[in-house]
Amino acid sequence: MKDLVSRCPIEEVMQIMSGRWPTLLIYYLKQGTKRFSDLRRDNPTISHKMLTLELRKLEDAGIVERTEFEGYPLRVEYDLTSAGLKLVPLLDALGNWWETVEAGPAHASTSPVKLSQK
Amino acid sequence: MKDLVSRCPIEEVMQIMSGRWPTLLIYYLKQGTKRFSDLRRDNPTISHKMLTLELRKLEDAGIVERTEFEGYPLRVEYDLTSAGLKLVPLLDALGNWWETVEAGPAHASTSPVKLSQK
DNA sequence: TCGTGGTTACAAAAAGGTGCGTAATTTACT
DNA sequence: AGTAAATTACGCACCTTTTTGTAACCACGA
Repeated sequence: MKDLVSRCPIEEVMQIMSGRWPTLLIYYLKQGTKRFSDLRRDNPTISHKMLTLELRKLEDAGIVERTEFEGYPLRVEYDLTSAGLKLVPLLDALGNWWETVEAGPAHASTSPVKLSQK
Repeated sequence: MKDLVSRCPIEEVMQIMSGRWPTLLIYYLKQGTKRFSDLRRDNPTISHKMLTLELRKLEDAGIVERTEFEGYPLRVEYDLTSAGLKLVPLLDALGNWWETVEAGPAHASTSPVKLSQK
């Protein structure tokens, strides 16, 4: 029973993008149209339950579009929506930022206890 | 036993920023130096255990700086690092993006089943 | 005794994995 | 010809794992 609408848009985004899968799925969908089984192959450690749940969430968020084709061994295609495409560079920016942090100055893991005095 | 180092920086960022608290804490720390109890007041629904865990995580990530002052009723101050400050506009960009998605065209919740045929 | 900023142990809740069932048709085997 | 098996994208139930909450405890000095 989480409040679906929070006061802050950033919280709402994080509610959707949190966890290991959303960014990964977006990464693979960025490569083009994917089917359910393609996405499972792309990321073999996700379970089908998780994949359906995460895809549904991204669909509800308007990031992913689901297209179901009538038929026999039922076919479903997943794509990024235009909104989803616009999200990609923002995630890339986060990744780039993180690389500068990692490389950044004095990631002092030497002193387990930090003490300062003013 | 999660691999702490993934291949992709975006995954690594998400590992840190996932969940409700990191963005919220950054939001409040953006306002300036905060003490532990300030942050609890800012966000009364976080438990003190979660607050310590999340602060520790952000500190380890180099986003937050913890300054401990010797003394009596022990005082600790938390600030965003320069890296943390640089993160803020990126999160804002995500928030802005999300607002355009919400407001965006045809969030069709009318048709529960979508069918297409090519 | 209270307030500060914690830690630890235990309990509850949430997230996630596994395996089975389903549809409707093609292909494979006998 | 008749039967069986495979395919695809799930839903559902059950169970395990992970995360989070709760409460108690710690030190120190006012």
